[in-house]
Amino acid sequence: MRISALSEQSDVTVASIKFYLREGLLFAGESSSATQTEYDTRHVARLRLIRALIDVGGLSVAAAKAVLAAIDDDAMPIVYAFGIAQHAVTASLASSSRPSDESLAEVAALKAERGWQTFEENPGEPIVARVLDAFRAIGRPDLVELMPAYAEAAELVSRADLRSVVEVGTDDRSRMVETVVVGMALGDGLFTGLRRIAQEHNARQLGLPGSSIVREPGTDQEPEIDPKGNAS
Amino acid sequence: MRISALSEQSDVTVASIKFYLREGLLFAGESSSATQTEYDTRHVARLRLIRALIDVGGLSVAAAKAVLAAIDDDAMPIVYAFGIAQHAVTASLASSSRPSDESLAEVAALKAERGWQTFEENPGEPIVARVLDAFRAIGRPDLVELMPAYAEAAELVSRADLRSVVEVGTDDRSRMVETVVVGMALGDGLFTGLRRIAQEHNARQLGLPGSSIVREPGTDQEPEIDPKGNAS
DNA sequence: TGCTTATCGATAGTGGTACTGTCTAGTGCG
DNA sequence: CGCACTAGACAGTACCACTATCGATAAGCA
Repeated sequence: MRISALSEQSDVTVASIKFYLREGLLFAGESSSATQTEYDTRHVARLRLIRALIDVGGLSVAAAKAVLAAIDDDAMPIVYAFGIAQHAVTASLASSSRPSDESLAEVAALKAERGWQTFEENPGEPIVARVLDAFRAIGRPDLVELMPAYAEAAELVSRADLRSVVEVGTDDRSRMVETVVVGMALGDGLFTGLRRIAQEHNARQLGLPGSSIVREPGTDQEPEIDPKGNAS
Repeated sequence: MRISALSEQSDVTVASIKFYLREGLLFAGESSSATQTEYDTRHVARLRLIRALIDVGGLSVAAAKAVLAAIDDDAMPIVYAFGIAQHAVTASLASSSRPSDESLAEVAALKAERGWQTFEENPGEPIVARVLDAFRAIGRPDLVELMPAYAEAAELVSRADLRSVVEVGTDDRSRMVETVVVGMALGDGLFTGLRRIAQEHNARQLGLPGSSIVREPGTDQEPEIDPKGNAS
């Protein structure tokens, strides 16, 4: 298969394939001559994985690269790969500012309460702490009370994730790693989407003021939310 | 308060304040002369909210603008504001490709099963469907089975969200809207962080192969995940 | 009144990310 | 033989979120 065929099968432009090759996300094909390289189905699968991580999982190219490297490296223990995936998936939320000690202590307290054990470097903790800081900074310290419910939900989800890893069978390392990594990257999107749906449902159940004003299905006068920001 | 004082109190540079003024995220102060504008604590609060949405919530400037406009507009029913926040917070996940009918049908089935009711335009559905598509595209249709557990978690979280809105008291519209919007934007980060922690905990509980190899606390040879992508 | 410092508003420039385009030189195939 | 296709290198683009600079004031102080 030449690059144009690979492009067709993977739905990635030739230019982008070249880009991913350059960036090291996609392994090279077999060069048969100076102007000919053979690609195969592994390249197709890889490109689909790349796109899933980037488009659906929202990873940067650099983060996707790190994650793919973890999948590829047979010598890398699964738990390391796990950490890499966590960092990669989480990178966009890792701002430069340090969370306050107060919030970090609250996270630690929650962990103790739930019996959660992790290493210090778990990227989740500063992220959570910074959210708590933000709640306080905007004058809504009451929102800190959301944390236990979110923690319960997080536990539910993570148990499901781990179950799907174990079901793969512990003999196939690369498949296990892939499951972990993909589950983490795409699971965020899955949860976010479901949360949106559940939120609308529950909001309607509650009959929030204004609910009745919402257009009936069929009236398609939508509140305009232009993602490009030409709002209002 | 002049702009330099505002800058100090909000921890936002003067240049960035000017930028947010230009972009319409921050309302102007009271101009007392051609070179003097008075800002007050409302500007400080607003800047903190802007930063929370952008830094912690990961919104783009344009999305933050739409969300702030929804908070500001007293004539906007809460449920509209809700939809705007959903779109804004979700925009980065809304890729251009359409999800398959198969996946959309699966989402619809889940909704029916759970008794969830929403309007067609809920942005969560295509997001979820696209994740399901991605699972299949990378040859992991088994991961679709994760959805029910995620849905349960989503329901848990959204109920907590709504509870925090109602607790505000239904008389203060702008505060309710703010709660909805902030909860949605920052809640994603909160959940993501907690999920990371829970995942590490559960992975260790399970004793995944490789767990024992992980450095003991104190050994700080970390698996290098350079977010800039110079990995390996 | 003169001088310094701050500010306003406008516009231009920067750095990062993810591609996309162009070019040269070299095949494969009918 | 001719022409579409290809490899590989590198320059260019588009968008985003700032950041820097500038001329024209204007306020505070001596």
